[in-house]
Amino acid sequence: MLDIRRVRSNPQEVLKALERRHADLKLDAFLALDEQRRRLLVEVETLKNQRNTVSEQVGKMKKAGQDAEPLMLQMRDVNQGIKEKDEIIRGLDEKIQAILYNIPNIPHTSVPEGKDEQDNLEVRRWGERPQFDFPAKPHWEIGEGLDILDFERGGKVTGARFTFYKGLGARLERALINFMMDTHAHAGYTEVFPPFIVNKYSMIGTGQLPKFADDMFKLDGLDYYLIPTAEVPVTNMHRAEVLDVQELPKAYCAYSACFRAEAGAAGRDTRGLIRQHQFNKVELVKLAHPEKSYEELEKLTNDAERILQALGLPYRVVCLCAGDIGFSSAKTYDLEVWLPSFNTYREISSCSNFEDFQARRADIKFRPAPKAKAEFVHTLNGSGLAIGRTVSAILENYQQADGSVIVPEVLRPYMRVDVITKR
RNA sequence: GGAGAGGUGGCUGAGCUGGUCGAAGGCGCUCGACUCGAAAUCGAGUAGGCUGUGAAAGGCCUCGUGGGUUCGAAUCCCACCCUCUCCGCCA
Repeated sequence: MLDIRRVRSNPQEVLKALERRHADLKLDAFLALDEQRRRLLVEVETLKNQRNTVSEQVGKMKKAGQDAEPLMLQMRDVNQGIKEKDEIIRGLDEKIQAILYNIPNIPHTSVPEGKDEQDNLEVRRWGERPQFDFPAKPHWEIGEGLDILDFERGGKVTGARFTFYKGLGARLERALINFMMDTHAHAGYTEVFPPFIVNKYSMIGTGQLPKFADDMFKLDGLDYYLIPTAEVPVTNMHRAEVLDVQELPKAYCAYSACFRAEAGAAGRDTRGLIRQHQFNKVELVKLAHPEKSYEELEKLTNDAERILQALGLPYRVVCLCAGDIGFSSAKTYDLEVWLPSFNTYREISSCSNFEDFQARRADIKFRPAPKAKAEFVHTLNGSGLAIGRTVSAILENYQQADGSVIVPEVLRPYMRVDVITKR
C-alpha cells in the first residue's frame, strides 16, 4: 500500500512512477472520494465535539440539581446527524481502502524500463551448461524412469498438478530442504517453522489479498487460507509491532509447503514439477532499515545464489523490468536455473525488496531512536530455493546416458548415495 | 467440544454502584538536579491513528474486535476473537 498522503498530495508524481509498470491506472476516483471524506470528517467531528462539550455540561448540571432535559433533547438531534454522516464516511473509507489496496508498488529508480519479461535485464551468469552426448530427457521422464516421481497417482489421489515423490526422490526432496535450511541458518538466518494456514489479515499484510484471491486456496467456510509461500506467515510474524532499531535487519529462513491455485495458468507447464498446486520451498525473509534495504536485497540474492552454486547448477540472474515486477515489489531479481530439456533458463527464485509497501499494510515499524517516532521497516524476501524446481534442475543437469542421476557433492551426506539409480 | 476466569498504556496493575478517565500507583525509559563519577534520592516528561495547519494550536477516535443502550460507557447489554485453568477428545 502506498502512503495515502503521498498519493493525495502528489498524484501526478505517483501516476508517473506507476506508468512505468504499464498498468492502466487512474487516481481521479480516489482523489474525489478522499476529498469528500475529509470534508465530511470535519463536519462530523465538529458535531462530535459539540456532543462531548454538552454532555459534560449535562453532567455538571445534574450534579448541581438543575434541569438538563432541553440540552439532552437537543443532543438527540445532533446524534442523528452524526450517525448519518458516520455512515457515509464509513462507506467512503471502504471505497478508498479498496482503491488503495489495489494500487501496486512504485518501481525503484534502478529498475529497468520495459513492458514484459522480454525486457528483463540479465545481470550475470554462473556455471557451465552440461553437454550431453545423448539426447537429454526432461525431468519427468527421468523421474518416472527411476520410479522416484509418480504423476499418475498424484492425479488419482488428488488431481492434476499433484505429485508423489518416492524412494530416493522423496529423500532428495527432504535432502534439499535440509541442505538449504542448514546453509541459510549457518549464514545467519534464524530458522522458522511457520503455520501453513493463515488468516485474511496476513494475506492482506503481504499483498496477496484482496487483489489475488483467485490464486489461493481458501478453507471452506473459514477466513483461513493455505499459504502460497512462507513469506506470508513469516513477514506477518511481526505484524502490528514496533521493533527495536538494533534488531534490524531481522533475517529468517523458513521451509514450508506452498499452495497455489494457479488460476489462469491452464495449459502452461502441464507436465513435470515446474507448476504444481502444492510444492515445497525454503524462503528467506528480511525486515530491514529503510536505508539498508537495497544492500540487503543484494545480500539476500547472493545467499540464494550460493545454493545454486553449491549444487553446481548453472543459472543467471535477471533484474525484472518495471512492467514485469510483482504487484507488491519495488525491485525484483529472478534467479533462473538452466533446464536442458527446455533449452532455457527457468525461474527458481525471486528476490524482492518491497520497501514499506507490505510494512504499511501489515503495520510493521521500528523506532530509529529511543524517543523518536516509529517508522515503517522495509520488507524483503526471496526463495532460497523452490525445492521442486531444484529437483527438476538436478535431474536434468546431472542425468546420465543410462538414465541414472549423479547426486551433487553437497547433498551426498544427506542422501547417503552418490548416484540415483533404478532400484 | 464442555465448565470457569480473564483481555486496560513499553511492562505491571487499579478503575468496572456510567459523568473533567486516554485512564491512579508501581516498574521501565528519556531529560534535568545532586555527584569527581556512579548508585541511591528528588523534579519533569513518557501511547497510537486520523484530521487540521505554511508550521502550530486545536479537534475526533482508540481501555481485545464489532454492534447496541444513553445527553454521556473502560464501566451496562449483545455477538465474535484471543489467553489461562479444569474436564473430555486427539497426532
